[in-house]
Amino acid sequence: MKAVQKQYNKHEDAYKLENQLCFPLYAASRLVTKCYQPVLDELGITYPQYLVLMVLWEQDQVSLSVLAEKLMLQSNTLTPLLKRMQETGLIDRVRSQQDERSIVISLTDKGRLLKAEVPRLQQQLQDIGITFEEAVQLKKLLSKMLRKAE
Amino acid sequence: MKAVQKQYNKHEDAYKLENQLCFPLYAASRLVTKCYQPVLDELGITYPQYLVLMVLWEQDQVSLSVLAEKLMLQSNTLTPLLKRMQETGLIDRVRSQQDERSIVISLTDKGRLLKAEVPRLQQQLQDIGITFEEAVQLKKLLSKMLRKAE
DNA sequence: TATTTTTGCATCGTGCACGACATAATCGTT
DNA sequence: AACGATTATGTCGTGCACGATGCAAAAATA
Repeated sequence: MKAVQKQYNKHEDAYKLENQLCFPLYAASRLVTKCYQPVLDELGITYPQYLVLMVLWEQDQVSLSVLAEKLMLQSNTLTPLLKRMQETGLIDRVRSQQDERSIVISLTDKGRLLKAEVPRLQQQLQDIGITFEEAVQLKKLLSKMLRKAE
Repeated sequence: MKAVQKQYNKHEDAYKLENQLCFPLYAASRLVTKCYQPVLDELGITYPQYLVLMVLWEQDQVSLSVLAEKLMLQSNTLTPLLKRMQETGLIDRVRSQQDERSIVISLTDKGRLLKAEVPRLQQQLQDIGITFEEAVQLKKLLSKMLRKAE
C-alpha cells in the first residue's frame, strides 16, 4: 500500500516544475543576465551585445557567420543586434573584399576599451549561491551539453 | 619566463567566451528549448506556455501573482502570454471573487489533456549529451543558484 | 561557359522578457 | 469614514530569438 503510494508520487513528481531540468536552466540563465544588468546598463550595452564583445575581444575581425557559430545564433538575430552596436559606435561592419557576401565585424576603440570592465561584470556573480568549484563543475556539465549539439 | 607566460594566459582566459559561466548557461537554455520545439510545435504551444502548464498541472486555480512567483516572471510578461493561451483554449482567466484585483488561472479540458504528452517531451532530452546522474547534479547546482536568489 | 546549387546575409512576423509607468482594488491608519 | 500606502494586474516601448523566406554572390557541376 505504502509502496504503491510512493510509486504514484514518483510518477507524479516527474511533472513537477522543480524536478525538470528545463526550468532551472531557463530561470538560471535569466537570473545571471539580471545580475549583470546594473553594470551593463551603466556601460550602455545589453547582455547579448556583451557576448558579441567577448568574441571580438578574443578575436577581432570576425565574419558574421563565424560570430553566429560561436554564439550559436542566426543571422536574423545578429544582423539587427550588430546594427545597433554599430549605431552606438562599438563595432564596425564592413563587406569583405574577398567575398562580397560576407560581413566582417571589427571593434572600434570604444568597443575595445570596454574590455577593461570585464572584472567588474564578473564580480557581479560573486555571490551567486554556489562555490567556485561548483561553478567550474556547472560550466563543465553545460559545455558537455553544448559540445554534443555541435 | 614560462611562469609569467602562463600567468598572462590565465588572466587572458578569464575573458574567453567558453571560460565564463554566463555563455554556456545562456546557450544551453536555448538548446533545451530547441530540443522541445518539434513536439511543442505539434502541440501548438510555446516553451514558456509549457512551463505555465506545468505549474497548473501541479496546482490548478492559481493566481497570476503565484504563477509569476513560481516561474520567476513578471505580470507584464505573463499577461499577454496567458491571454494567448486563453485564446487557444488552454486556460481560463477569471477575476477572483474575494479580491477583484486578482486573476485566477485555471486549466480547461484541452489544457488538462496535454499533460499526457509530458513523457514525449521529456524524451526529447534523452540524448542531451550528459548522463542521468550528471543531469541530476546539474539540476541540483542550478536549483541552488535559484534558491539563493529567493 | 552556362546552369544549378550552395552560402552569407538580410527582411518580416510572432512571441517572449523586462524596465518604466498607469490604474484600480485593498489595506492600514487615523 | 477618509485617505495615503500597498498590492495585483495591465499597457507600452525596446531588444532579443527564431521560423519562414528572399536575394545576390560564390562555388560546383554539367
